[in-house]
Amino acid sequence: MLNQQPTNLDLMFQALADPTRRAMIDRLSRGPASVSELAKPFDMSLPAVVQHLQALEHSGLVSSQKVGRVRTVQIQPDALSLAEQWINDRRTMWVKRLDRLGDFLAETDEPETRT
Amino acid sequence: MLNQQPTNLDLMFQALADPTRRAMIDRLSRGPASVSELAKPFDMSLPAVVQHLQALEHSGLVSSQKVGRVRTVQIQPDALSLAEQWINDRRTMWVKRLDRLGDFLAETDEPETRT
DNA sequence: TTGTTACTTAACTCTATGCTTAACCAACAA
DNA sequence: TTGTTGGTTAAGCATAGAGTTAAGTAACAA
Repeated sequence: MLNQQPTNLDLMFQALADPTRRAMIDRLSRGPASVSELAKPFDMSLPAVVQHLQALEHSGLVSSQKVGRVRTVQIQPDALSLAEQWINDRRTMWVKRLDRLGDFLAETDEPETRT
Repeated sequence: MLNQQPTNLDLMFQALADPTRRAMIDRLSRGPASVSELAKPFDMSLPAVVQHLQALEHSGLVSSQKVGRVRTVQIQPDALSLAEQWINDRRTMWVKRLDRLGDFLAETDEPETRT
């Protein structure tokens, strides 16, 4: 685990860990927006907003391109589903395990014939 | 956004952002384990491992109880689905928007009767 | 060409995170 | 009762993260 560079999943969950950035994703899930549009709801300097956007872009959750002097940002839905997938896989594994445990207990209980 | 305390979702995504902690969730999705069992795969001190476990427990992703001198840790699947839910909601919203956009473009294109 | 808009870059501050070592404590085993 | 196991607590350190202000640049508008 030493000297490990951050993976996509690291960056993605890291990006989602901040409420400001989640609010931005929220906004962007309703459609693309410019940097200053995205900045408007927040009580912080523009550079701070841009740094959040860079975190989001680095993680692959959004992409952006600049035309003229305005940069337009949009969500990158495939990245979102990667994170979703990871969680779902773990939850599924856990549930399967519980099912097997349930089966086992059912079998073990049979001889007892409860009530 | 000033002076805001971290929410469940903050703590959860934060917890999932670390590869060590994701590996622990991975292990725990196969069943409960003691602290030292969980520590074994990692090349780090026990206190470090325990701090990771605290982060996971704080976020609600796992729970633990101590009997005798061994502490047993297990996954808390409901918490996992909260994170999953958040992602899914955003992705869904995005997809719906794309659908509407598609409909709009289809209508707009109709007069053109392409090819 | 002069001003304004929409960022962008740089430098700095402050706090949080991830790790370490050292010392401690309680449970069980001999 | 003495040693060992399985944590726990405390303190410290180094890096990363979230914010700031100040200054710069490129596009468009008058």
